[in-house]
Amino acid sequence: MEQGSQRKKRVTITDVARHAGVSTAAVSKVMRNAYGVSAAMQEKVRAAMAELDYRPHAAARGMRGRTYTIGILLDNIRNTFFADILDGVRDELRDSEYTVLIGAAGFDAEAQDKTIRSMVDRQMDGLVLIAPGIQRSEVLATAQSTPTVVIGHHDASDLHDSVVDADGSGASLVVDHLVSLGHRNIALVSSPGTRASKWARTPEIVLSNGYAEAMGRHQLAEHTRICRTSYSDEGGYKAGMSLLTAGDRPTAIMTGADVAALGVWRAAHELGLRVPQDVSLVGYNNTAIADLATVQLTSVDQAGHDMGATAARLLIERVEGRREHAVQTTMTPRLVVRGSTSVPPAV
Amino acid sequence: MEQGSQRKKRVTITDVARHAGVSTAAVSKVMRNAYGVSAAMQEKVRAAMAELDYRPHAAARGMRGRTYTIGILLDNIRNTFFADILDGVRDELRDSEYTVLIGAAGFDAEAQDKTIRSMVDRQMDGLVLIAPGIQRSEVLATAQSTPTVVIGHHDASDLHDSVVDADGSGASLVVDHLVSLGHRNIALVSSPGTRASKWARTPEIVLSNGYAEAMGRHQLAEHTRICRTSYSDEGGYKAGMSLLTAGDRPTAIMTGADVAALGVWRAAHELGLRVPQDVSLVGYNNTAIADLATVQLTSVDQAGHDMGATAARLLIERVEGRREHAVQTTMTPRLVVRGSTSVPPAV
DNA sequence: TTCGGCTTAGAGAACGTTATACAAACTCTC
DNA sequence: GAGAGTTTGTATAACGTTCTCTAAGCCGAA
Repeated sequence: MEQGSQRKKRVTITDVARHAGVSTAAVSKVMRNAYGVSAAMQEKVRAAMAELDYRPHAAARGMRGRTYTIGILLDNIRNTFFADILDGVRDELRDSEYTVLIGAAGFDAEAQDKTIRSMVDRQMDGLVLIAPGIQRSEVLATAQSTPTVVIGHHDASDLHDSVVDADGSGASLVVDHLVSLGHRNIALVSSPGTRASKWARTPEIVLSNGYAEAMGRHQLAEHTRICRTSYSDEGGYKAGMSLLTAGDRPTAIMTGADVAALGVWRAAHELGLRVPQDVSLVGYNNTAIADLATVQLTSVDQAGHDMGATAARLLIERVEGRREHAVQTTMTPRLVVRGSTSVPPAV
Repeated sequence: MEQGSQRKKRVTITDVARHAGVSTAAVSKVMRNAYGVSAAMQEKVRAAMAELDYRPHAAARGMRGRTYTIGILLDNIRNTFFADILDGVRDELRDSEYTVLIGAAGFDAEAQDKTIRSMVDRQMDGLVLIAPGIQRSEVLATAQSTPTVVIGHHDASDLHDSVVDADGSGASLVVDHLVSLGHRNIALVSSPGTRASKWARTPEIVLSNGYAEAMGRHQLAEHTRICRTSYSDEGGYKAGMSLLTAGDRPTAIMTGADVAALGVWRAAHELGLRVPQDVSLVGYNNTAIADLATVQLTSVDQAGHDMGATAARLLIERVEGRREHAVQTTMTPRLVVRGSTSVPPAV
């Protein structure tokens, strides 16, 4: 039976049809719950499918229509905020027939472009792009041919749906908290906008504006200082080094991502500075690490799980053609105060 | 031009052929660097492809042969050890034409099965399975039809390649270290073997055996205690609670994953126990969190990046038919001592 | 009856590639 | 300059689906 030739043939729709004594068209109809199948036909075909353990070949389906695949693009798998989003997507699609596949492209715009194109070439039914670092025009072009949800960027478009967090209010929450503790010299570590990517309202821009606006509201405009770096441990470390060795050292640093805050913390540690005694530190995203016993990082909760679930729901609506017009959903952030923030050091 | 119909047509091989004034077969040959194309033909076709911005349709390719897609199966995206492995895979495949897609299936065996099947149905060229929790027979069946590399499980097979860490030695390193500090009551937190999955030598089994063997070597067999839980923050927390509230409380706990160690730490913290003064704690994998300023977790480095790169290399060799026989690669672990281990508390 | 309408099943043409088989056009060599 | 070989390009049949047609069968009304 098992001959040397390693591949045993797949069971195809033709096999099912033959086994059930019907046409392939009939089998296809049953699979798709299409109109025009008798109860008897239903049963015959389903029995044959079960008996042969038939699974439709997604690649072949892709030639004609859908592949029942959703692609998720993210830059850095280490940012556990994305894991929260991902859990949301997975939970939403758990009982559907869609498969979720993740492309972790890194921060490089070209690699992200390549990954998105790969997903489109694989005929994925829909894409969730988490704060893509590529040209806006690229995203719009993709969205024109494939249903797309953008998470993070506030720029709305009628070509794709958006799920965002009210990052401006998030920044306000943090600044207000720090000011109430007595801080005045508050710096922000944010992500570098991809140069000339034509996104007018990336999360980092909205966050920065919110920060600047809040600082102004507290008459602290002169202390406004933004350090740009990638949201990673290494990026945070560099930003921390730069800020904490500067002449006019901030007494508090807020960051746009927990993962970057931890990098700042590492830098502070190396410089012999204690958190929060010497410098207060605030993260963003309220990931699981923030709550670790030894970390206890004050952070802003963004409801990543809800964002992911919402994105998935919106995407499927579009994929299945149940909605025509684009939608933007905004989540409200919430400050979670922990041990990494306290009153500024007495000078 | 742009009519209301949203989808603009893809550029296909036929378009390229027409544009270059040749047959589709010729274009296909050029793409695949197949035998029998003149230099002139090469140039003509490449020019046409560039001019039209042609990209082959992966789904269509899948109908005939390869899709140039590698699938990676992992359980939990939050375990950053997997991120190390993934980086290795990515780096190895960076300049190839392969795309890496990740399926994060969770711990549930059925979900993992479903994800693997999805990957096969999508005609992926090869799979990397990171410590799969499913039946061994399922993996073997998959490997029979699709080139597969298994990371983690020590059970070798001539159907798939393997990349493993010498987990037994890793356990030894930890036990030896703890004993040299004066510990005797050392517990292990490991992962539950998937019941009846027929893997004889999962990482957790090899680790457990190494631990038991090392304990025996130090005449500490009576203190051998293994607590099984999933490698996640929550799993670690539960295990920690159970071990640290038990009558005969261990003075040191080693875990099979950093992420679980952090959960144990959280439990210790809640119980008012300090690390390392009251209990020493050792992780596994030496992920980035272990090195955080405020964490400083003693851990075992597994060279995740190398494991990933090796897995990718082995896989491509198989996909491209350059190797017939299966291979097992073993990495050597290395202990990284940090602040979470010290002498046991004086009783 | 005959006809129109409705339901159900199947034939067959895509979809975008790959790869085999072959024809045509060149090189040699004697 | 004839035959034998070698290159080079193309025609075409898959691959496993989906989906539009059309045909067949049945029902009921006129």
